[in-house]
Amino acid sequence: MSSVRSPKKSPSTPGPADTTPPAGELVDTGFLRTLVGYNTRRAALSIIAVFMDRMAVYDLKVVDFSVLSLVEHNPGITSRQLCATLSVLPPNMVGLIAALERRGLIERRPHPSDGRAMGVHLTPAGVELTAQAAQTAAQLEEDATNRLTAAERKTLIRLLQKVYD
Amino acid sequence: MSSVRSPKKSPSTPGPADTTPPAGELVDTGFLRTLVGYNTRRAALSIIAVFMDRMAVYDLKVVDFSVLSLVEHNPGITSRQLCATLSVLPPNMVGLIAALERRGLIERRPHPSDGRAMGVHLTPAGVELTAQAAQTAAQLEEDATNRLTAAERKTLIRLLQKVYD
DNA sequence: TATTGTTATACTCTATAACTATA
DNA sequence: TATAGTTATAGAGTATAACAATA
Repeated sequence: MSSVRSPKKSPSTPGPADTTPPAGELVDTGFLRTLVGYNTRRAALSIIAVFMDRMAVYDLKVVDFSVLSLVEHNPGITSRQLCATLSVLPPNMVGLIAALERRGLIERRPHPSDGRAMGVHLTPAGVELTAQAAQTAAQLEEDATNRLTAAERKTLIRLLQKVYD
Repeated sequence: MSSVRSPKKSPSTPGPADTTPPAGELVDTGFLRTLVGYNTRRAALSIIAVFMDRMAVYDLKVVDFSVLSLVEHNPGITSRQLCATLSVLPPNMVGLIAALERRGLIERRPHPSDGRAMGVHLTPAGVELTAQAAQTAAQLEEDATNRLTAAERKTLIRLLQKVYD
């Protein structure tokens, strides 16, 4: 893990037929694959690709689905709380919420105790769409990780949470 | 895993003091945390944040480090192979390679058997920097995942590879 | 003075079309 | 014709600064 293999020969003298070009299409990714960061990013991109594909029918991106789910389980949640939970900066949340509101999926009402804030709620249409999307998400997850057993999936989630919690 | 909890009550009748606003700062992320995709993305962002911070001294981004590592272990690798391996589109690889070449870390030589392609190689300076960066990466990985035991880290990598391989 | 939500704006990342040189 | 590398450009994602209204 700590040792870095030294290159077979110094490329300081660029001879004509010096190093073997990668035969065919095989690329050695051995070192990168020892890194948790590399593997985590690759897996995330893999799952997100499936997610985006399946959620296209609802016209929902990953962050849209996250917002709807959080609003569903936290009715009256503020924009600021959504930003903090999803690591989205406030200026970038504005257009996001505005678009969902324009689509009639959420609505904002004055916060009962803080005059500056607006509480976000799902509309009936938003409840409907979120329920459908959540079901699609659950199914998609099974498909995107179908090489894992249920026990492995549970273990994977537990270890990932140990990383970022 | 497969069942989606139904919302506690339909918010179709927006009464005045209907739903409890999220008390204090607590947000219920329970549902999102059941999703492999959500947890994987969160963990990836967490590790990448540490990565970017520690690699700033080398002025290397994640993709820069990946390119240097692949070139180190695959001398003469082509731009196209780098693109395929790292999921970077060819037009976006151009500036990336050009910048590393301008910094004197890599050099491109005509491919011995394909007149269209250019083989990428590390320069001595590139070998030096890549070795240092790889050591920093290994250390950083330990720190970013220090809540995992060595065995857990190994298991995590194995499960992640089962997802995207 | 600090915070919520907002506008404007800039920077980065990613994606598409089209061209050239070679296979 | 197909592929490697490239240019130009568009779009999405992410970033900072500054402001009004409220705490």
